Amino acid sequence: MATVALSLSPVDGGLVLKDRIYEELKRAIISVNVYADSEEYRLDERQLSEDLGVSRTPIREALCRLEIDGFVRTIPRRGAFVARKSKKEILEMITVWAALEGMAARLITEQASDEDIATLRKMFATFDETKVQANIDEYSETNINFHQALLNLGHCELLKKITDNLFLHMRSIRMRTISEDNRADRSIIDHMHIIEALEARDTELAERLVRQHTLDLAAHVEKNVDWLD
Amino acid sequence: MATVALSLSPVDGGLVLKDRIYEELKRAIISVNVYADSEEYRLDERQLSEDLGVSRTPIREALCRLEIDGFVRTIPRRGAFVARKSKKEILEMITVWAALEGMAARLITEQASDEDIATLRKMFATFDETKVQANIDEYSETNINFHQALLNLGHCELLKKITDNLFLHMRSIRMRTISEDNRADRSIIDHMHIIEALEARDTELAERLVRQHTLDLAAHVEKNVDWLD
DNA sequence: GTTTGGTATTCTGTATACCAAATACCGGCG
DNA sequence: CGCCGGTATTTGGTATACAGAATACCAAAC
Repeated sequence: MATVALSLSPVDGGLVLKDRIYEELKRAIISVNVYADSEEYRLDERQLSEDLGVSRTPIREALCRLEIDGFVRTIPRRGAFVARKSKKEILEMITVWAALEGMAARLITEQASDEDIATLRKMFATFDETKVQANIDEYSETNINFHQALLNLGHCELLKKITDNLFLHMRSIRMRTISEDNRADRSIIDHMHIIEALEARDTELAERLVRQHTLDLAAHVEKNVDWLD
Repeated sequence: MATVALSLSPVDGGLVLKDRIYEELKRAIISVNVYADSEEYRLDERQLSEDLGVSRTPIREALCRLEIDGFVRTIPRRGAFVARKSKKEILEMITVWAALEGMAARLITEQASDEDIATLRKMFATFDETKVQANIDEYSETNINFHQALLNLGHCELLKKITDNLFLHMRSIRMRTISEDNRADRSIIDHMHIIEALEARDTELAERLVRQHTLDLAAHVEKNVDWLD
């Protein structure tokens, strides 16, 4: 009798309780916008276990992971709190981001297909420089997508993994700074220059432009952001 | 009565049980040299809790952290195993390392003191190019120290944190490749050029040299290492 | 002899119980 | 009235107990 191939995929999904709790807590933490107000957000283990209807054990494992990711800061015998990054830590995150995204640009010029690079230009098809100011929040979303697209096209899992985490932190901070930074005009010009360098497969130029673009953000934060600490 | 300042350090050391277990397990994992043989190293929770004389809970938290660090790979309902990096993963680690160390070099040219930079040259004072081959293992240690020193002088905690972890992985792999790579001559010349660029505060050159030096290692691994997978 | 189905064992995942440390509150004493 | 000390409560850290899932082993049938 011939064996029929059904091409089934595993039914598990790989997500166990602690993973779902981790995702849920991370989502909740990111959405609280800790930088807006100054009160401490305490994460009570017993409270969480009651709210989520599970025991403390998976909660603790999720909190452990969130602490490593930098979203939670636990003080022994005191409790877990939603972490607030200092200005120095934010600048360091942007610095690392600049290095990694620069490397991604380098990889793109060496490895990505023309079609992949073409998708970058398409992202900005609906914008031209005169309309950027009009719908700035929509552009802001595209802006983040552009940076994430660069990391994705680098085809380096580790680069993506590290920067994904950094982006989540940056997104929280961005919720606070979204209105006050007016650099969209400059930003879109930079992006176009980056795309051109990638299309030209100019490795050194692409890397330098990407790195400098992000380091400019660091300088901007250094100079203009004083609502931290 | 005047209060005498005794400058006592906490007797605890801030290290709770799970942290000590984490450190101990990490040390043990790093020292097993997983790349030498092909058997699976399984980490039995019960066995570990028995050997270390603690319960399973802190063991699990330590394993959770080790998994995030990439030293352990856990399969749901199966258990935890010492992770063996694939060639692709190793190349990605070196790529990230190149990006971050390049950024560190950039930071050094902008921020470090002349004295700090001078310490780098002193590290190689006992070596000259003719003697490198003679005591290659001693040089290898100095080599790693040089790279770690670069990261330290960048004065960026996040850079150091990420690369420290990468270095631990690289060190495990290096135990396997220590004898077969004969690039010490080339390496020491590169290092001297890097030091010169740093001393000259040539930001772009220093970054490029550092990045390229590490990317050369990636190319070397890509070409010569085939004992993985 | 090989394969398949069932059972037993083992180990992870989750829950709960216990303990120790830290804080907060209250009462006494200066 | 204020400060110090003690006690109680809260809460995180640790240990243990239980349940479900996966594998391994054995037996039976083809």
